[in-house]
Amino acid sequence: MAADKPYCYRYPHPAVTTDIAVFTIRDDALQLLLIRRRNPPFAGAWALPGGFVDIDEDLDACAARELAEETGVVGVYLEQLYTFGTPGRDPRERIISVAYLAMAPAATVAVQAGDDAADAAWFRLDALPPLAFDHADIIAKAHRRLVGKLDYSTIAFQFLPETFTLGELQRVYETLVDAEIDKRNFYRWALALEQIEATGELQRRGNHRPARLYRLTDRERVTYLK
Amino acid sequence: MAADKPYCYRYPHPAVTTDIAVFTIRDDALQLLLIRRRNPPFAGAWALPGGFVDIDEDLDACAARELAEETGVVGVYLEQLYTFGTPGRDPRERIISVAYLAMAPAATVAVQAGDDAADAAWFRLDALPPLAFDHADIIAKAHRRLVGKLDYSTIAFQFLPETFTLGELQRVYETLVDAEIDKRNFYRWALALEQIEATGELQRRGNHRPARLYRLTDRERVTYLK
DNA sequence: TCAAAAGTGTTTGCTATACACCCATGA
DNA sequence: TCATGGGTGTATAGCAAACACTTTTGA
Repeated sequence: MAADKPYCYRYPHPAVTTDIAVFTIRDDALQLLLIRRRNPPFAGAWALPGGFVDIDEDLDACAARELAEETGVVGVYLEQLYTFGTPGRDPRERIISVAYLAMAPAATVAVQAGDDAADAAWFRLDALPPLAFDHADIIAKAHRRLVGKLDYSTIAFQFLPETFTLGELQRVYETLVDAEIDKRNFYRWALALEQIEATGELQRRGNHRPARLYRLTDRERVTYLK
Repeated sequence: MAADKPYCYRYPHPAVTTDIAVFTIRDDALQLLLIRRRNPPFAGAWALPGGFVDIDEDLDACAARELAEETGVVGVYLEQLYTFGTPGRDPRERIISVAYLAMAPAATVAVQAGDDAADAAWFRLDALPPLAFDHADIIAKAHRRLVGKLDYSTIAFQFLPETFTLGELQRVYETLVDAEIDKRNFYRWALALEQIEATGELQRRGNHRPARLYRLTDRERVTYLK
């Protein structure tokens, strides 16, 4: 048994990683969190945060841990997206990656470099840098899933902080579908969902009438509509 | 290096498998294809068909291969479902399983035992035997996905053979939603999808008026509606 | 001629859309 | 008082649901 390779198996085993596509909405644009790789392969290139699954670690836990370690982002909604396993997608060895989709509220500024990441930053989805591995494919799939779930789930609510106004919610949807939405129809739709409730508080911000604040009746959960 | 464990790594690696939940509709009931395990663990128990991913094999290819080897079922629609990786889900070692959802036309009788399967058989979903591993969880998730995609995709069309009648299509939907559907509304809906076209042939079967045969305009594809 | 499934339209209610004005605030 | 975004109702069109009888065939 070679001293530097102490873990031996009867058949070849792939390595397994998680990669996380974290979206947010800032400056009325859909943005994605990327890290700059510190180590080869693709050292210096931008990539999704992620890393190897510990041998006794659940997949969801791995995604949350890697995201926290590499970017400082914690407590966001994570859902498993798809598993990418084409042979050759990583030049080192066979690596199968379980990709996750995540949404962070706009106020999530806590982006910091970690051990494996030389840097971490938000990029507009329409202006991404060249990406390592097959991460462009993962991002494309994540974006399709996000848009696809918009009108039959409450997934977009995960972009909002604890409390929010209906105007803020509408701006999230308008950014995601890249179109203007009628305010009265949208308010009626949002309230009819029975997924949000008024806090009773008002948000006083700017030279205009204060807005009612709402919260999700069940944060943590993404519910399916209709 | 131990002779019986020639594949060594610097860090522990999990094994990766695929498991396939193949549904069909027979005798007006939703049924699932299971194999009886020939080897431990759970030797003699029923389980989903599936097995280890070869080191240079794509995940989709592995699912198709394992399904063919263990049950003889080939050429069915397969889509990746979810990846199950809870530590301890397999007593042998850490095994991460990429689960697939598949639909087979009712005429798919080509069920045969294979190398790793002592037997293979269809079971009604409401009368499944005790299952190995966490396969009951996988099946539950597969069933939810199937039902969830019914009304915004053409996934249910994959239960039908090359050509079919509108009555057969309706019976598929009625079985899946476990409710009666109005024939006139259903026919109108099905034709308005623009996913099927009349072949011009008639199906003459039984003491009643012959039914027009239809085919999918694009077999192979599951399209998203609306 | 009988039994069995195929095939066919219209009415009704509901949901989605289009659309414009007043309100409360800070500067 | 003005600029800014918050808040509200109604009319219309398009889609979904309810509903029953005639047609064609084989036995």
